Amino acid sequence: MAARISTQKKILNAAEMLFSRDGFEQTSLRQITQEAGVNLASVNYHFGSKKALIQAVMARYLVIFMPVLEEQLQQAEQQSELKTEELFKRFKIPLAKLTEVNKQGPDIFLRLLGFAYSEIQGHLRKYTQQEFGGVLQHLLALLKRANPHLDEQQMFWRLHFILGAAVFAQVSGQALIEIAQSEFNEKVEAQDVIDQLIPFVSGGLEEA
Amino acid sequence: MAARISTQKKILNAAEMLFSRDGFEQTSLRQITQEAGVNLASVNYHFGSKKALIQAVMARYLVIFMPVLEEQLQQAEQQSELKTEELFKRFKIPLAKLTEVNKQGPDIFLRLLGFAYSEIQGHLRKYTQQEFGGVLQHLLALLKRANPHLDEQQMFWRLHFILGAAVFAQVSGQALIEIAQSEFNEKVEAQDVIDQLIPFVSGGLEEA
DNA sequence: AATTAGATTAAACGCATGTTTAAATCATGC
DNA sequence: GCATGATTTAAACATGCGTTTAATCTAATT
Repeated sequence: MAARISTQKKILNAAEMLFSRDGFEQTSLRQITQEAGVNLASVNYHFGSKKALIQAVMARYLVIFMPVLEEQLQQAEQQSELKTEELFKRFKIPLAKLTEVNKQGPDIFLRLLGFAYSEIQGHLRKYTQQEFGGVLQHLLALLKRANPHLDEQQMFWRLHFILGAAVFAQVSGQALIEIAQSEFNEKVEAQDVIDQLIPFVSGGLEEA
Repeated sequence: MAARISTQKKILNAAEMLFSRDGFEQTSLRQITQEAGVNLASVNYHFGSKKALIQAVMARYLVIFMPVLEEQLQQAEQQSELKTEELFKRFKIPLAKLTEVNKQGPDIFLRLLGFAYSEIQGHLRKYTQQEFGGVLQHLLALLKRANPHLDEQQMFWRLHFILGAAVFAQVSGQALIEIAQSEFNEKVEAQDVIDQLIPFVSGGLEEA
């Protein structure tokens, strides 16, 4: 009755909690295995290396998130008029789906994504590009259609600014939420941050 | 004739180059002292610790940047109409002043700033807040005046999104510039990135 | 020229990391 | 119920880090 969850799952659960709280580099395998209640060596036994573990943690979310996002993009594509803000709003559906993995899945995934890009995780970028590059290119094509007034260079940079704003909001997220809470005396949820983010990035992208 | 530059300056120069390229945590004192051509122990002799060295590297730029920014804000304040984009454009003057420290000063400073926020450099945030908090509060007040349609919460989040976009653009800067170059077949300077950034953040901030 | 305070040096310290080893334990199929 | 392969375990390994030590060198002062 002690161990109903496999060692792999125990490691993944502990790792995603710590990774999303402190970042990949800041989290040691000793922390993870202690939190998971398993032996230190079992990470390398089951996953091969820390890098592979990081990838496995991300994959658990990406394989759910990406197909649902692609589905949303295809729906959007069939509409006559393509509005920027509506495109971004469609991210909320694949995000919500992540509760299947974990009740806090959406928050965790966004923070992991943030760390993946703010720390230099070359192997993660490569992995994402290889596995889900098509979805991201699809998104880019639709954003171009919604903003025909922007040239290639403007679009390129603004997309990266958007990524930066989103990533930063998540990585600094918990600290910021706490500041916001003490400043405004009301409860702030991670969901609220996205609702704040969407009009900002839409406005920034559309700007002439 | 061998050593015309003091050991301190040699360390600062090597450190800022490596810090701005790879980040604070990713750069070891052994790398820095080797690059500077000085002994490993001299960092701790002259600066006391790695943390203090990081602070010294930042300070060299901040003591120039911040007063000139404050000067610009005061000029802006005297104008009848306060436009968001014009406020952000005024950042270009204090930035340009940083060529006094180093020909590449503006680029280096922005990248350092990016790492300072994306890595968890609590002591740096505290230092900046203590030494230059007044200037930043001044900026906030002017942005509020230029955007009276935004409430406190919107302003709070959008400022952090802006910070994220700026920081991310700098930290991922070199990699992004290289991608942009290969994609558009034209030379991209760090200055161009700022010119791209200003309309984006202005549009995002002003959005209803 | 001797003294002395400051600067530089090579070496070691203590600690934390990811990884590997080899033995012990467990579980499963015959 | 035993043999076998998969898993778990404690311990050690190799490496890199920031920091400290104590000896040596340098240069200015008396």
